[in-house]
Amino acid sequence: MNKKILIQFGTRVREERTNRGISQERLGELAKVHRTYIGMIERAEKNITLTNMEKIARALGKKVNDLVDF
Amino acid sequence: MNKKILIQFGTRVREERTNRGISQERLGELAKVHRTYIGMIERAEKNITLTNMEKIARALGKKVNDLVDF
DNA sequence: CACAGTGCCAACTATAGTATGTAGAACCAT
DNA sequence: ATGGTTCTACATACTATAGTTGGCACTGTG
Repeated sequence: MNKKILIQFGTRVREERTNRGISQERLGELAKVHRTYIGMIERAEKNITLTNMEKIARALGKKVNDLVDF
Repeated sequence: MNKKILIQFGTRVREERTNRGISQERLGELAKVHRTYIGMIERAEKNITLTNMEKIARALGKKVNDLVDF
């Protein structure tokens, strides 16, 4: 399993989230996922599915493509 | 669940695969996933994870970003 | 101290991913 | 036309893990 791509995605989510000055909890509300799940994704602890990538990207006002480069 | 993004991904995988003139089975070998799984992804029946997106993209000589635009 | 934010754990449910088998279509040969 | 081959759809059934949730600890800040 290629963890690097998960780390890249998680890192970019965290960057975008902090840039916007919102908490994991707030991002979770916007993306309609649990607050701890956001943390897990940022820490690359879970192998996220495509539909959830899209939900989180959308909540950040970004495209999936902006959060992945692999 | 946003199926459109899964349909787009699956459609692009099929396009790239047929462009290269290889079977689902061959792509499965290259990406190291089961042949039927490739079919399921192309038919948008499964919500693929990020690491598997990368495996399939790589097997097609593409980047994940080439297979998603959402 | 109180509060907001995050990490992390444990337990659970839902579903992604693996694998085998069957059936049907298309093509090609004899 | 029949038999063999290749490719794909689809139906299970199974195993692994993604995704959900609540709780507690720790940190920094007002």
